[in-house]
Amino acid sequence: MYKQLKLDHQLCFRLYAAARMVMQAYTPLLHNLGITYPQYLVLMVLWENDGQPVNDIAHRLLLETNTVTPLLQRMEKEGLVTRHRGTVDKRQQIVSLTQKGKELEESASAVPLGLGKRMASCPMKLDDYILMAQQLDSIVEALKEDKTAKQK
Amino acid sequence: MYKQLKLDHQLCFRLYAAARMVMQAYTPLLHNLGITYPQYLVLMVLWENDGQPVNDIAHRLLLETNTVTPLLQRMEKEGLVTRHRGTVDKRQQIVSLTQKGKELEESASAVPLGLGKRMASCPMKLDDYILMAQQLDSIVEALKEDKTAKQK
DNA sequence: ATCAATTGCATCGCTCGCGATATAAAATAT
DNA sequence: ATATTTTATATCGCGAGCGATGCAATTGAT
Repeated sequence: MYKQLKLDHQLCFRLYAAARMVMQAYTPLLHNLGITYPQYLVLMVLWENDGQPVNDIAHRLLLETNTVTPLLQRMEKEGLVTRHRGTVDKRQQIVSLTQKGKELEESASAVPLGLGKRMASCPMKLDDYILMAQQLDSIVEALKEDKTAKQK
Repeated sequence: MYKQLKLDHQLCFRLYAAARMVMQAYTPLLHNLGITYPQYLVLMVLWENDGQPVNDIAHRLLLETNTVTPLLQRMEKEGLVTRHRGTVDKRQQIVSLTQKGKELEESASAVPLGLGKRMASCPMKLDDYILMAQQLDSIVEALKEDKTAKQK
């Protein structure tokens, strides 16, 4: 009746579905490495810059610290990272890669290509890819602003 | 070191982040209606076509039934839907809207516009919107095929 | 008609994701 | 210097989301 409520007219459902499908496509690849998709994201953050406080990791991934803390605890239990109190600010937990965590980077370097193969039937050209990345960024930016605005 | 592992080069992270941010933007709007985002999706499916088995709802939303079953149980507890054994196939649970569930449609019809306001600062034109919807569809299609292919 | 394979749904166990709340450390105010 | 506020992290409770497993109804094979 209300055409704005039709599922097929909604961008949000497509985003929701696509994000889950992509995560599912990653799962078997990451399973070989013994990690989950959010853990893979944390590792990418640390591979770029090792030894960050919980807050920085959370901000980078647009997650709350109460999501990241248990995630890191599980990763610590798996021997991927260590956590130490910050020396300057004793409230901070500085998260660092273990040897095992560092060594994972090399095996993980094959993951993006592996995903590419699964997307082979997807008719996206490089231009489409870049445009889409920009559009997603603009959505994220708009909603980040909106979110901080509401917090005031 | 491995540039393919840089977070900023990955479409998947943008998708993941954007999907979560959009869901977060919906949350306050849906909270007024007493429902969550996945429950909103189930209701949209039923508003389009009332009285569907669990499997059809799950397929429409690209979810597994073991996600949808508990979701429906919570919605039944909230008095939004009822579940009855199918008469033709007794394995099926036919899910139908209650009066409360039906009445929610009218209040929900304002939700998409409400979200539009939150996205006001997002510089997307109608053409961008349509193109993005198509691209997301092609990603979902490609990964659906890949998924069913692997199942064989 | 009988037996085997498939299908539809439910249950269990685990990881996320987040709002609400708690606690200690740091920054700021007075 | 002390009191107040803010910040960084942790904990709790709940709703997803999904792989694995179980069970009953249905379908297919012989």
